[in-house]
Amino acid sequence: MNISEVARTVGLPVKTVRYYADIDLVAPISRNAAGYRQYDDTSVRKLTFIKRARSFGFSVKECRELLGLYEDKDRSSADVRTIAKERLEDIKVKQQELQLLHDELNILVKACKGDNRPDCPILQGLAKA
Amino acid sequence: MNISEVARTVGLPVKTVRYYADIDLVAPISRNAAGYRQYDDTSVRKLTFIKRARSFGFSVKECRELLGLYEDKDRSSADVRTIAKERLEDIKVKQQELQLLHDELNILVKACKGDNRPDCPILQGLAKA
DNA sequence: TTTTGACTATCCGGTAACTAGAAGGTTGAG
DNA sequence: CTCAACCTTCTAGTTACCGGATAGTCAAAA
Repeated sequence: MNISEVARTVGLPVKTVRYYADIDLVAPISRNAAGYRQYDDTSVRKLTFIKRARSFGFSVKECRELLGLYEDKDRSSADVRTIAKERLEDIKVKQQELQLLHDELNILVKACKGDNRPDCPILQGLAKA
Repeated sequence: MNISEVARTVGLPVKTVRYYADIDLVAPISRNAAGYRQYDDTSVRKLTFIKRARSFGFSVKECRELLGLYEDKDRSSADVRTIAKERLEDIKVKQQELQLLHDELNILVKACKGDNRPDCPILQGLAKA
């Protein structure tokens, strides 16, 4: 797979995939004769995971750690479990926060009747929590 | 309220609150005699909202727009409704993605027995979606 | 077979949103 | 009065990209 195909599959810009290769987060499996980066299905899986994790505020460093879990054969599965569980907790908190954000905006939408009058009950309802 | 109190309340670094003042995202309500930034409860609400929205990938520009909705008295509530609804859609997508990320990590945690052997079924189970 | 258009490469510089550190003024408790 | 814990502005650094220039590659069309 060339870079644009993998990028399209994953839903990341080509530039970003190239950047992840540069910083050695997801290296291509090889280069072809012309020097083109070659990727496979595993690359796609890794990049998909990273895309998702990144979009929820996990840093590249954290993504690297999580990916590292899979590749470091010397690391015990107990370690993997521990680190992954920590991240699961992070995610639960994020889910709650996201729900709050949703509720806040929803209050706004509900409160505004869309009748072309600027009478939305602003910050009173917003960010109550 | 001085800057550190508002920062503590909201859960943002002082530096960030100051930065938001600099870029006029959330300006302090005033300065005291010594030049200290003064904040009130509305500031806290705005900053809380921003913190949440930022942590889910909404840009500062988008945050500014959303906050602007409340402050621009010339803007019709129909506009507010439209923009807020768009963001609600974004959030729904994010909620689904977050659930997927959660499921992926959960598979990993479940699969790893924590028995100190490096046999976690890694990328196979990961990022299936 | 050449050419054209869509790929690919590297390199360099820019941007967004902070973040750290330095140098110095302010405040309130002891 | 002093000292710690605030606060100020300023500059510079960081992270995670993104855009553009310049140039090589490749496959289908003319």
